[in-house]
Amino acid sequence: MSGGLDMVLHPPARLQIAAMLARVDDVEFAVIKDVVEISDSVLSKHLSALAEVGYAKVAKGKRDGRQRTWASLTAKGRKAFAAHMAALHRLAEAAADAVPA
Amino acid sequence: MSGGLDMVLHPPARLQIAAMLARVDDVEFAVIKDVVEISDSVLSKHLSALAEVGYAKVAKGKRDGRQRTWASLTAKGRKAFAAHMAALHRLAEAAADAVPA
DNA sequence: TATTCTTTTGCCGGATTGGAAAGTCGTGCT
DNA sequence: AGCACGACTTTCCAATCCGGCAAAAGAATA
Repeated sequence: MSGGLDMVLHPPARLQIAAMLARVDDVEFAVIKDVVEISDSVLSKHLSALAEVGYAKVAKGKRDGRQRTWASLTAKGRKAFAAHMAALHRLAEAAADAVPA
Repeated sequence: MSGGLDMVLHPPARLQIAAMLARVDDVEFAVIKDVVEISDSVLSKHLSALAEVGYAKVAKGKRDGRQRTWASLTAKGRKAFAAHMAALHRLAEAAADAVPA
């Protein structure tokens, strides 16, 4: 019923997070939070969700002596994101074909 | 927080419905239902939701003596759908660059 | 008026989402 | 050590949704 869409990536916040991560190697937790404009807790949950299905991975380390967290997409996550976007694209293109003349 | 995405069109079912309507003048209720594979009630609700924000309009008439309902997108709806897809596209572009071959 | 076909409404359960607040953990200061 | 602080994480909770079934409503025909 969801036409090839990946429900894990579908929620707006996830899409945005995935999109951000897709374009670079990794992004800092705080940066994602600011860009997507969601609360700490929500971002944390989404990253966990993405990590749980193997789409993202979270790395901890430090910068400026402070503990920081970087998130990044795994190969699987990149593929899934690409596939999801492709599905959306197909949807727009093919939908009309399903309608009988 | 939704990065230009149109939350009214975002739900999978709505996207599919809108995608179908976007390419033709109008589609019969039953056809949409079959293609999207959702129950009558759900489709009815989604169409109402789309109509409520002025994205779609529902026309009643008859075919073969039976009462039928046709749904179609309004100009506003088409614009909104196009904008939504454009927003998704902007996100997708990132993926293209980052996805490894 | 009964009956059939279509769509709409009510009602409910289940799953999410989001935020606030409290908890955790590692670091740095005293 | 003890404590404060920063950076997440987890808990708890309220608010949506979403979907389906079943009952209701509307139109047309017998």
